[in-house]
Parts: sequence; C-alpha cells; structure tokens
Amino acid sequence: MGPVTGMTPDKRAEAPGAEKAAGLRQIYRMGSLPEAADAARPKATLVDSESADDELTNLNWLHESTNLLTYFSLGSEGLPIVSPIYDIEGDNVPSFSPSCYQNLEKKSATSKPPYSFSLLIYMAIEHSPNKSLPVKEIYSWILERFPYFATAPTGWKNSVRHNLSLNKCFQKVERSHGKVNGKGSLWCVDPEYKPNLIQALKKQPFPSALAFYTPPASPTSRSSCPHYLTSVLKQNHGRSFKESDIDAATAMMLLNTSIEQGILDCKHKQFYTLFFPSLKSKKIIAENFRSEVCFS
DNA sequence: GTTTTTATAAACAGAC
DNA sequence: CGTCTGTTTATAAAAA
Repeated sequence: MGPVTGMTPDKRAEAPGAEKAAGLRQIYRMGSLPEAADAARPKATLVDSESADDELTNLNWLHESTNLLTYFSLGSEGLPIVSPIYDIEGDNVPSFSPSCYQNLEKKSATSKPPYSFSLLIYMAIEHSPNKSLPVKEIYSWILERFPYFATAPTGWKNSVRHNLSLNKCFQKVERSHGKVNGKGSLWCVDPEYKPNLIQALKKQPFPSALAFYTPPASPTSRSSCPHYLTSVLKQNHGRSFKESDIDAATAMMLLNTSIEQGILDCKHKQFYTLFFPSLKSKKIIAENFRSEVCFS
C-alpha cells in the first residue's frame, strides 16, 4: 500500500509540528508494564465513593515536594519508608545532595522522563489524596513534576488519554453528584493491577531503581541485584552477575556509571550498602571512591 | 529473527 | 459554537 503519511489534516489536530520529536525519542528506555495484551476486555466502571482505596497499600509517597527523589519515600508494602534511602551504616549522610536534586531536575526539564505513560499516570494518581484524578489533573501533575512536557510536542496529552482508555491498569470512576467540579470522570488504579505497576516502577533504571529498592527482608532473598544494576553489568560484560560475582572493580564501574547517569552523586556508602550489603570489598571501594569522585 | 509493549498520530463522538 | 474528554484504529519503534 501507499504511504499513509499524508493523511488529511485533522481540524483540531492536537500535535501541530510534532513530528520532529523523533530525535528526542527514547533517550531513556521506557518502563514496561506486564499488562495483559488483550486490551479488549471491557473495563469496569466503578461508581464514585472513594472506596477504591481500601488497599493496604496506602503509598504515602509523592509528597508535596517538587524534587524527583522525594517521590520515592514509600509507605507500606515493604518499600522504603524513610526518605529516600536507608542509611545502613548508621551515619547521617543523606542519600542525595542538593546538587543531585538539581541534576535530576535539570534532566527532567530537558529530557524525556524515564517512565512510561502508564507509570506517569500511576504516580499522579497515587499522589492524589483520594487516589483518583480527572485527566486534567493528571496532566498538571505530570507537567509540574516533569517540565519536559511543557515544551514537548503537544501529543503527549493525547497519549495520556489514550493510555487511560486502553490500559487495563486504569479505571474510570464516574463522579456522581452533579458537577462537583470539572468535566469528565475520575481515573483510578485498578487494585488488581497495582502490584504490576509497582513492580514496573521498581524496574525503572533510575532513579527509582535506587528509591524503590526494597532491602531484603531475609538474608536468603539478597541473592540478586536490582534490575538496573544487572542490566548495566550485562551490557558492560556480556553476562549476568550475582552479587557474589562483583568485585571491587566491578562495583566501581557501577558506581561511576550511576554517577555519570545522574542517579548518584557522591554517596557511595548508600550505594554499596544498599545494593551489595554483603560485599566484602566495601572498604576498598570507599577508598577508591573518595579519591575519584568530585563534587559538583 | 518474532512477538509484545509502548509511543504517537489521528479520526471521531459526546459532554459541557 | 469550540474545547475537553474518551474511545478507537493505525503505524512505527523499542523492548523482550
């Protein structure tokens, strides 16, 4: 068939001149959700009454701060409680310095966020008091936290709506009582799919790879590294690693990669105690690190 | 390589 | 009327 690219212009096209976004595309890998393939399943429409959050999973994260990393102090479900990272070694070094915040914010302003639309929507909804939001407020939450979208091609709102409609993770909740305010419905997270979303969030390369890292509850569960780290290792070495495989040099490589990518600045202690709690060469790393890292 | 997922664009209908 | 919301189809690219 012929090229389909010259289609009739939509009278109210939402994305004028959006085609040049290609160069900006996929600066980051998008997160993937294990959502099912058949989007055809009719989605249940709940009735209003914020019942939708009986869930034990009152994620008390995403506070009011505009800092990216503060999104990731989580409440229950075994996720990190204090913000944002445990100080395992007992000193009070914060996990991320102000310069790190700036770094991430700057990144978020110019680059596409490393989250899929599903995850952005999920974060927005979870952040809301009633765990439900109208689409307009989903827009504004995303916009506020990820200034990238302020200058992004306008089609992203279309993508948000598209995702809400198609993605089984999200459910429409009719707002009952007349026009409380605004039009349209509220959107919430289908509790059935919430674990999937949380898992997808944990798989994000960064910074949530750090922030959502769940310290192993039992010694037996600490056998593997978080996803981001294993993928970095695999890319650099062409094979999989276990924590026990990681020597000081490898750990240094990981550290440096993380710093280059802006997910860590100088808080090496948090890094290796979080990810490699049983690593024997901590001290070697610490010394190497001190001599190499400069603060910005 | 194939399949699945995600992003993007667009047409369109209905509500406001 | 125009704008916003929501659904749907199509296509391409990325990821698995």
